[in-house]
Amino acid sequence: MLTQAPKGTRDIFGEEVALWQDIEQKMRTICKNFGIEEIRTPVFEHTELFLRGVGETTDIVQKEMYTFMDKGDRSITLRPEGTAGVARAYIEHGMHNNPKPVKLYYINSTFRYENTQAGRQRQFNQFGIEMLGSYEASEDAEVISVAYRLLTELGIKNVKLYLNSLGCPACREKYNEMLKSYIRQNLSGLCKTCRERFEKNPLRVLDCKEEGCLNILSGAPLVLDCLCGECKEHFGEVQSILSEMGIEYEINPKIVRGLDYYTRTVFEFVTDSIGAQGTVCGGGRYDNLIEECGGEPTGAVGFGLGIERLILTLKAEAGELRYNPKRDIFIGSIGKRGAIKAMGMTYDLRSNGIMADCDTMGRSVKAQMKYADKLGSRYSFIIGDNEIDSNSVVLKNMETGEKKELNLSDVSEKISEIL
RNA sequence: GUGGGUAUAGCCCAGUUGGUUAGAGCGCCAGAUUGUGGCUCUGGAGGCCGUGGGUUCGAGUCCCACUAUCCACCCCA
Repeated sequence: MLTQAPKGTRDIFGEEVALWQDIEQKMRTICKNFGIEEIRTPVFEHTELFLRGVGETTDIVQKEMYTFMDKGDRSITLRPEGTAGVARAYIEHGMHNNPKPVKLYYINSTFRYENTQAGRQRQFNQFGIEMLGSYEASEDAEVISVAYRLLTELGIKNVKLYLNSLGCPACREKYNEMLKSYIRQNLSGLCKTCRERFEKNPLRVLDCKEEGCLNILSGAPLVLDCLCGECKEHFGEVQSILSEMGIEYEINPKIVRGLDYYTRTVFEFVTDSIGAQGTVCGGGRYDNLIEECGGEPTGAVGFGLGIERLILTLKAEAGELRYNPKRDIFIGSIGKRGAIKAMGMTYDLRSNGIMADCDTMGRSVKAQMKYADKLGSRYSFIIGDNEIDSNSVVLKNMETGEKKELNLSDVSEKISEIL
């Protein structure tokens, strides 16, 4: 117990950290490029925010939240998704007064009490963006293009973009009625879970993979066929812009999403190379959320992208990624005088931005060289009484074995030149 | 919450129908004539065999429970 991380959590260390840093850097660079600013919201919020924002009937709220009472008798919940917190911050800080759209991104941890499996943990990391203030289709397309850019930049190929529209509340209600009456005729033929879904969230029935259900539902009405004129136009425009951008997509009327706040455009980036949980990125428009949380009516679109799933996809496509630690130079030493001098010179080189290292284990020269090799040092030299007395060292190129004599006093300068 | 697989060294794994002191490879540490890495050779450290119970003269091995992990369902990223 003591020496085991809690279920569904994971340490990220060693060579994997380099990969994470690299990916996060790409996300930040892309966001800067798109004019999206970072926002850091609290890890926990008042439970009420998620009940309102995410929706009380959703699985996330009903069974997956880390909720507890704090010492001041407040009900607190670890964020199970990123959008609600951003929405809250937007309202709290009067961001509607900022030039719109307000474009925000975040890279942070998300918590859901679920059973773990491939691509699913209890604490996972998300890169998310939220564009607030616009009702235009161009904003939907801009959001999608951010995710697309990232995947492209990472060289990920085996991911497909699926698009759907859930319509505005008016079309949604109309559609729900149609779907319900259609299902009701065949209710007895559906599987048990689908009969439950029918009560809870009829849209989800479309998602079933049972053969019997598939047969019954093959003739079911589609949301897309029930869109009002405006929603239809909006959705068409999103597609036109994506095409203009050269972003490939596929309409998938079965994309439903499990968070209540979505309206109109919804989308997923899905891969089949990482197991059953292949949705790497999911998002959509949520035009009612800000108002629902107490703000002015505000159009908004965003997505959440699972960084763990992104990395799984990356590894599935590129194979295991090796990362070797690198040092510019290793300073070996002999004897007390040498060791002290080596520490001083290493510190000096580091101050000049050079990745230098030296022995702090009291190793033999031979062992120090082995260590230098394991660190991936490009150069090395040894310093001992002889070098100090003669005021010179022999710099060795660790790849070629080539040697070069340097004056001890201008080692730092010369090494900077060589590197 | 439900179902199935797995759990032996830091890592990947052997371990016979239950039978002495639990094994290999990789990695780590040290050495192979004076102060120079990679290859090779030699040696060393490192295990409550996931945890707790049970069966047995005897359990890493069989049984039960718990925990973790892997995979899947529900659902999501």
